[in-house]
Amino acid sequence: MSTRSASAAAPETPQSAGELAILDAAVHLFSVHGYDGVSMRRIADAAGVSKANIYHHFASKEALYFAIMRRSAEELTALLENLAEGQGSFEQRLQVFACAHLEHLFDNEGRVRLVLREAFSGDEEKTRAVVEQMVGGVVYRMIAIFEAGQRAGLLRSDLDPGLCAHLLMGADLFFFQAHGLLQQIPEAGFARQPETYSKQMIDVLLHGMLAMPAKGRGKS
Amino acid sequence: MSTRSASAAAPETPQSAGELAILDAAVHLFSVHGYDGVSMRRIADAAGVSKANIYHHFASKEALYFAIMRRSAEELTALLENLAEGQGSFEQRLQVFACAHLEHLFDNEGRVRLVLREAFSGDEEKTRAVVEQMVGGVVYRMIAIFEAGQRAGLLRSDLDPGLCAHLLMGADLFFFQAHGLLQQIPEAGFARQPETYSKQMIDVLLHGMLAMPAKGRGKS
DNA sequence: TAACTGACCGACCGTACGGTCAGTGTCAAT
DNA sequence: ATTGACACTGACCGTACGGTCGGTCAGTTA
Repeated sequence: MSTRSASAAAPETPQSAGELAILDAAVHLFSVHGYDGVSMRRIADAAGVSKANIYHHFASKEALYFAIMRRSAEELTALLENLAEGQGSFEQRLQVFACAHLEHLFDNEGRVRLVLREAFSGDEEKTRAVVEQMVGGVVYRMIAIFEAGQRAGLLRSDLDPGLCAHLLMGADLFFFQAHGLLQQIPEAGFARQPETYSKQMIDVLLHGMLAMPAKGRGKS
Repeated sequence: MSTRSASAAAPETPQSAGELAILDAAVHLFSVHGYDGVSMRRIADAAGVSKANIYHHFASKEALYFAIMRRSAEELTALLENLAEGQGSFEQRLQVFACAHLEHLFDNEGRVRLVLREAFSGDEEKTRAVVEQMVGGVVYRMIAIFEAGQRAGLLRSDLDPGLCAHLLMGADLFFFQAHGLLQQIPEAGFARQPETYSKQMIDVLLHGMLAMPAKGRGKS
């Protein structure tokens, strides 16, 4: 009989030699071409193993995809949790989060693309899974930060804290998504320097959101 | 022999009975499942015609996809051109654009999803095509508006006009993309009222961007 | 040495894919 | 009545798909 090391719910993550190659190749290919755009043969070739070998490690194409999503969810949430735990003042925390979040997106391009594809697929079930297992915790934490800021009189009282959180995270995520497109627009020089973008973006948002914005502009 | 009414570069748009059904079904299916996730049989069934009939009107699956993209590009650019032609003050034009743009996105959900998929695919060639044939004109116009606003002293002098245009359009586009996800988050009540979102969003951005923002808040 | 295990492979299976083709029915022009 | 153009179809083709199967081989353990 055959042995499945990742059948239903893989207990830990005990990868063997070629299994890692399979996962890496699959993450890259799925993130670029989507689930239906990648064949098992292509993954096998990219990973340098036989197609049958993939079925030795994973029960099916779907199981392989789920395993990748699970791993991506674990890695990304771990990083996001750290990001939301910032210290310092309300304003500083948001500045640091925005910048680190953007860097974190580009450092994990493949997995992020994979998750975004799932999150924005329009399929309600997939979307709910992404919220529950991934972005939910961070989103709630961000909203809580803005709510606390509002109670402390730092955030404008006429703004929805959730909307503010959405604007901040969306500004990073949309920049990440549109990065390739912006490269095609010569006038979008800011796309070449993510730090510049992050600085000006958070400056605009804070000026628009804060009850008493510091006048600190161009301090770098 | 067979007759191809849309072989290489269809001259005009003279659709016959079932051809429209094919295009409609294909737009919907492609926008939801992507190019590889939709088979010609499925399109034929959804359109209520035979698979061979599709090949009577379109040379191949790719040709059908390109025809859809071309049509979508034409319709969306026409609408976008009108949006960018707004009148009134700098501030008013931006407010009106943001709100109308968002409405326009939801009114053309299928085509917009189709174009966004192509634009953010990561494929340089596809991205360039989207920029040249679709978003390019509007983006350049938006940048020009912000540049003019900056020369007139209305926009903060330390901000990149292109970055401001990106923030404004991105706020709409990301809200459109994340709409389904936001529905899963009870705290995101603003997602249920696009007008509310648009008002607060543009208010935040203008307060952050403008050199001398009007204090007008909550003028509902 | 024998027994066993798990990583790995070549060859194969049934199916669904994109695409083709010979033809049918309709309708306006001759 | 015949023709030709055209929208349209059922049956078919070669291929690539996801998945299976029997088996090889290196590395433990006893």
